Amino acid sequence: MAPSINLKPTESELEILQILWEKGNCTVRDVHEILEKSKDSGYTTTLKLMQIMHEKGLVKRDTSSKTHIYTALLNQQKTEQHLVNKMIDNVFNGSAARLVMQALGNHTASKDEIDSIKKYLDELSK
Amino acid sequence: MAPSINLKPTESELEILQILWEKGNCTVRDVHEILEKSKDSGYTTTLKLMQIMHEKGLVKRDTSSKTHIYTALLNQQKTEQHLVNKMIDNVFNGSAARLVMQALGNHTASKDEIDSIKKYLDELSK
DNA sequence: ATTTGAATACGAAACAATTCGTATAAACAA
DNA sequence: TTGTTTATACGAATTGTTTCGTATTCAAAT
Repeated sequence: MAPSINLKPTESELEILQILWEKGNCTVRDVHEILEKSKDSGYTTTLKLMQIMHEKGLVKRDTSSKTHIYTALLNQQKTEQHLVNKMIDNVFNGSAARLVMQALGNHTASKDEIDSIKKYLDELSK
Repeated sequence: MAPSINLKPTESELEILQILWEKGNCTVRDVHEILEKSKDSGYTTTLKLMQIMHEKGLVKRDTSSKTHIYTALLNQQKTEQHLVNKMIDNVFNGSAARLVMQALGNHTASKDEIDSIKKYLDELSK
């Protein structure tokens, strides 16, 4: 079995992971330039966070050149699953259905979204 | 408009709110006895948490007798909605559909659950 | 060669959440 | 009335997260 690391990134760590998942490989500057758009912390803050994430084993990095290249080690799918399951347990008393309805109730899902979910449900109940 | 309080309880606070939402009115001991089953922190910890929640305005309390009675002030529905929306934005890039599928994918929803979700979707798409 | 710019390392402050110990007061039973 | 139990209050230690300042190193341009 994989030496499963702690699947519970902090909020800041999750923001960084999102970027790494989308972009693949990033320098600290790459990540920071994206983060800057939505929050205003300094460059060394982003650096420190990514260094800590490296210590924790959430990311790996290539240090062969001066500018390090970071890559996510946490699996996106598994992490999402873990977060969702936690929410189902903690907030919706174990009922996935309750979470789904809450999610669809307000966050105005488009007709397309609803249709694709229906299709998905049909697959599931086969 | 209601003087909307900070809709972002901590994890421990959420555990306590769950209990208050279900039971209605509780003493600290009521809450603590339930919490004890799933975690092993002391009575004064629970007490302190509930006192802090009171300071923050998450709960109110009746202090007319020696043993105080606590009641949730945060609205369950709104809090759930807020948490789900945050997750959709932070984890699923704004796609409610992605969250729904993730939720149903693993957490083995029962056939009944799936059916009730379908029914709900039919209502929605009307 | 020297300066300048951009990178990492690292300590530590600032903040927030959780935990508990101890003091004290009230209720109750012996 | 006196001791025991059961509350609350509250300070403070602990732990975790985020933030930044400063030192240092490396590379590239002058």
